[in-house]
Amino acid sequence: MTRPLLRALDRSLLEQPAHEVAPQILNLLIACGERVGRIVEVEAYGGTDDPASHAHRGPTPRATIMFDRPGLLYVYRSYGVHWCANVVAHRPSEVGAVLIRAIEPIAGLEQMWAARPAARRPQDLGSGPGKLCQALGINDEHLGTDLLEPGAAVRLVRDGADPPAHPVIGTRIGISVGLDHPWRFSVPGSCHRSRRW
DNA sequence: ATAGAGATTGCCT
DNA sequence: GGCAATCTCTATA
Repeated sequence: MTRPLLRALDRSLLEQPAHEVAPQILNLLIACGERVGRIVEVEAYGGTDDPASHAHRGPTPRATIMFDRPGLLYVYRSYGVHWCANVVAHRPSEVGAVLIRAIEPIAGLEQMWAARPAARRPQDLGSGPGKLCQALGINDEHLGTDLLEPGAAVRLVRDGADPPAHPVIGTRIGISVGLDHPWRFSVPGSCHRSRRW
């Protein structure tokens, strides 16, 4: 097995509506220190016109970063317990982000196991938005990190893998409004996705 | 001020 | 399958 060749991302990839960006970041790598995971499931969230989005009511203290530059990391607290990670993504002057819902562990597995004592199988490490933040060690200290900046604490990079030509598409889960949008995407066949499709 | 819902997870029965 | 944990924001007063 050869070392994967890592390439920087072009920011223009993220300067499109979140629901167009979302399937494009499948199979990218997210890295925090030595810990690396492959993104296998995402959901897109829009701006004030998306009732399920944190940005629906405008730039609240929590959601302000969704109005900021594409490529920044949006971390929020879920149910007062877990951290969840998003990539800010939208057209200029618009609003949106892509929630990372599941990763396949790639490197730093020992640290991931240590960070997730409840995990029993490898797919328990990152098969959910809260789980993958725990596994990677992402928390509110990383809020606003530029994921495309070399040397940043949390990075988004590409290796040899392209996004799937035909991602699995579904409606977003865990929400009660905005169910009409088919904005959940995952890598076909991955056993590291969150809930059953 | 206070109450209730929420982009979740893990432990209990 | 039920439910607690406990932060952020909204609605109501």
